[in-house]
Amino acid sequence: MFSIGQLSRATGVKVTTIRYYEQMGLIAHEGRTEGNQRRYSQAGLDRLAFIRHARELGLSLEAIRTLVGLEGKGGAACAESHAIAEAHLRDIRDRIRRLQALERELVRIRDSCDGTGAGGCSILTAFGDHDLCAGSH
Amino acid sequence: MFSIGQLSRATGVKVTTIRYYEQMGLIAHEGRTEGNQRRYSQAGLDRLAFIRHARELGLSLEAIRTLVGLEGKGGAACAESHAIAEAHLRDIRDRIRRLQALERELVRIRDSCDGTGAGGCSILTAFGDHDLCAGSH
DNA sequence: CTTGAAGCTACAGCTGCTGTAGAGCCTAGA
DNA sequence: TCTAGGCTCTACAGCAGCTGTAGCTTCAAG
Repeated sequence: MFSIGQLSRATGVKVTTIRYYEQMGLIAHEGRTEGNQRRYSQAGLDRLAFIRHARELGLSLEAIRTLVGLEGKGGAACAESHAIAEAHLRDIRDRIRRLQALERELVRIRDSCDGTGAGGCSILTAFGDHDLCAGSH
Repeated sequence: MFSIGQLSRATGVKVTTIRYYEQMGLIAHEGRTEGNQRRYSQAGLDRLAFIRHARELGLSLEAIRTLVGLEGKGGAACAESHAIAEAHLRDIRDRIRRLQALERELVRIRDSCDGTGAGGCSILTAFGDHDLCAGSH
């Protein structure tokens, strides 16, 4: 059995965050000591590692809640987790596209002025003026 | 003079958000009517448009506060706004890189299983097991 | 048995808003 | 001039996903 601190050190998830996950229904402890402290089994540790990795992948707690509810459920679970992965992938690709548009525009804004202040600075204008944007956002 | 609702319609920024920006020190009204309602000048409208565009570019309210404080300040302001644009560009590029790493890994996870459940589903394992990751994150 | 680290609950705070309640204000049409 | 109803006011709670604090109790090593 592990204490919450041991789980924290093993996974890199902060103690307060573990308690938060518990509150959110993502993880449960096996029981409590006489003095009311949480004790976890290996399964708890595994689940926390799962959650952590899924969070690093950018999944929402909502999506993770669904995924952990799917563990050990066979074929139907497979289709559903596939759908979650697909949806998340679409979302990530969308975010990448939007960030790349921003990148192009920021380059344009930055290059609109050499930074020395000579000849009047246009950066502030460029920041403010949407009409100057090459693309749309 | 404009009411807060007119500013809202002109810029697409919600009324509550304008009041929030005021609270955050990004924008001020010219004065109030006898009945305590905010009235804005053209300068207020311009500033709100500036803020809106900067937000669309992904700048934090903190960065925007600095930028609006720089308006009409000449050479030094130019260097500082250049620095803000540069820092933000670096940040965006960093986020793009990290999202692309996530994208690669999500593709790997999705492709680890055909979604039919035949032969046992590995997606849940793939979500949970960091050791299987190709790259680092 | 003592001491200090670790744990407990409950709550406030972060960013950037959004939404609500319950007021009061403003203006166009009758 | 009155009135309807849209607009605005303040103040506060809530969203995600934590983080940090206060003030306490418990656990484990020496």
